[in-house]
Amino acid sequence: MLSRTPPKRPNARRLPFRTLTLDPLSMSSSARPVVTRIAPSPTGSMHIGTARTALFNWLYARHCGGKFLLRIEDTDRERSTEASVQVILDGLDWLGLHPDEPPTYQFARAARHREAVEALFAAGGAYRCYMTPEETAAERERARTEGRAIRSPWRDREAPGDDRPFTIRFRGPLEGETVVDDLVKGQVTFANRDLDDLVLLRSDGTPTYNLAVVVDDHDMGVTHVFRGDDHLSNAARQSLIYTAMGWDLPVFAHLPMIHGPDGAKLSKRHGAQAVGEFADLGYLPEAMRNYLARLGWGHGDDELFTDAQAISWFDIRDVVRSPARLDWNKLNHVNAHYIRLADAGRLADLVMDVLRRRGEAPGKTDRDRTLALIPLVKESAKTLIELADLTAFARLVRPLALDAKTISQLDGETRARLARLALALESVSDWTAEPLLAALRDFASGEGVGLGKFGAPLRGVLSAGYPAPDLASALAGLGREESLGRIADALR
RNA sequence: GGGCCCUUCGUCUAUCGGUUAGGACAUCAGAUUUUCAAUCUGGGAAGACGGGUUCGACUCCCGUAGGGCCUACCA
Repeated sequence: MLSRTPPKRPNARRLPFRTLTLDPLSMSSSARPVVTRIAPSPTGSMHIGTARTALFNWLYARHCGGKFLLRIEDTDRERSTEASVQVILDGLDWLGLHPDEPPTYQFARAARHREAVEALFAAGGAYRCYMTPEETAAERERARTEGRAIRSPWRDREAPGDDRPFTIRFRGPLEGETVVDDLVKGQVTFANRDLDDLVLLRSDGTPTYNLAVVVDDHDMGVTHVFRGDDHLSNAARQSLIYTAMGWDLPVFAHLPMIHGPDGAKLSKRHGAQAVGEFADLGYLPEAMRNYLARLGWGHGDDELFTDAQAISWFDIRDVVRSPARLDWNKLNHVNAHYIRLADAGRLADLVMDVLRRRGEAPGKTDRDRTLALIPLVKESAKTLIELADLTAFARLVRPLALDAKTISQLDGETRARLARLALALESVSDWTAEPLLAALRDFASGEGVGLGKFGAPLRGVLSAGYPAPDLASALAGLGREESLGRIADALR
């Protein structure tokens, strides 16, 4: 079927099997509407890697006009908590990756999982295994030293007849091989003898992960399974289950993981790991989307792009195969870009959130002053934290407690000059940065000195040692009354 | 131990056998300058290693080394 021309895309990676199989993209557009999903387990925070997996699933679904679903994998009753579920919901919401349907909760579907296993058991595709935990451990040990997969003696043995507890194991093929056709990794071949007969139902009757995933993905109509490449070998086991159930395989793509700047698995010690932490550090969701999209995926030389562009450009086959490291510098750069683009009112609200997180209780005046400053300083802020710090001087309450350095600069001559400056400034009718800068320059030349002569003390008087933008902007942002008031306070 | 995956500047990436190996972040130098930034200009910086195949290899094959994942009645 080489007559069917594959879509022309400049960045498509060349993998031989693609010329021999139907193109998943073109296939999906007609026969199967694309359904992707993100399936996190609620056992703590939402890892940034999970966020990126969600992003890729979302991008792909949007690109194809399909659906993006969420499934909460809460079958581990020990570790799953309601609070963690909320963390995931909040994380996706913050990132703007909204699922197209209410979430599916895996634990609630246990009866269905059991039913599927029973059907498989009835058809001979599974068997009861009566190995005790001790026997299993011993067999695992033997298998490991012999370099083979674990095997149960009960695969071909009659049931013992008593009421000993048992698990239900999958009866996998002993020979042949299983090929995972992966859109990122290519064709990955596993020898069936290396795949063990995994437990489908635990002795307490609850389903295991590999079984639940297959049944749920099938029932939810998931056509494309994109997840971390830590699941690549699970894909082989799961493929076997799909086949045994008589179900169509989804299209697989296993994404490389995100590591810390040092190449080790990303963890708390790298500064942040959970999406909530990135939010707290002052990153914008749209910046996270752009940055995360570029981690493991690229579109030529494009670095900064809109969601619409990402959606139209995204192709899972352009995802790279190797793991990526989180780079704070680049994240900062991307974030700075989106801060510049952001609406001042929204930024003011977000800065207020930063202050509240610090335990402060900002009022209307604080927001007003912050808002006035934001257009003047947002060009130089990389994060919302920096934006909060760059505007902090404006929120100070008169009279300011001046810093030692400023106080030492306020000698008689300087005070006299600042007094004359205040007079000069009073006559500025348009209190905005440009006229103010002109006034400052005029004053300097009139005094016969450089701006440097009184710039530093003026800065200190206005900002009390806090970071502040250039003097004209600082004055403009502060407003006439507050500016002149602060100068007057210092000269008193 | 076994199976599988990965390997281009410090980092993220481009490159579909023929390129001065491109871009971005970071870095360095210079410019600007009233602090800190931001901004502008310019520079340096890469195919892990070893064998093949080929007229020609970062690109294909094999091996080595180094990372990683799975090998659970966790997900």
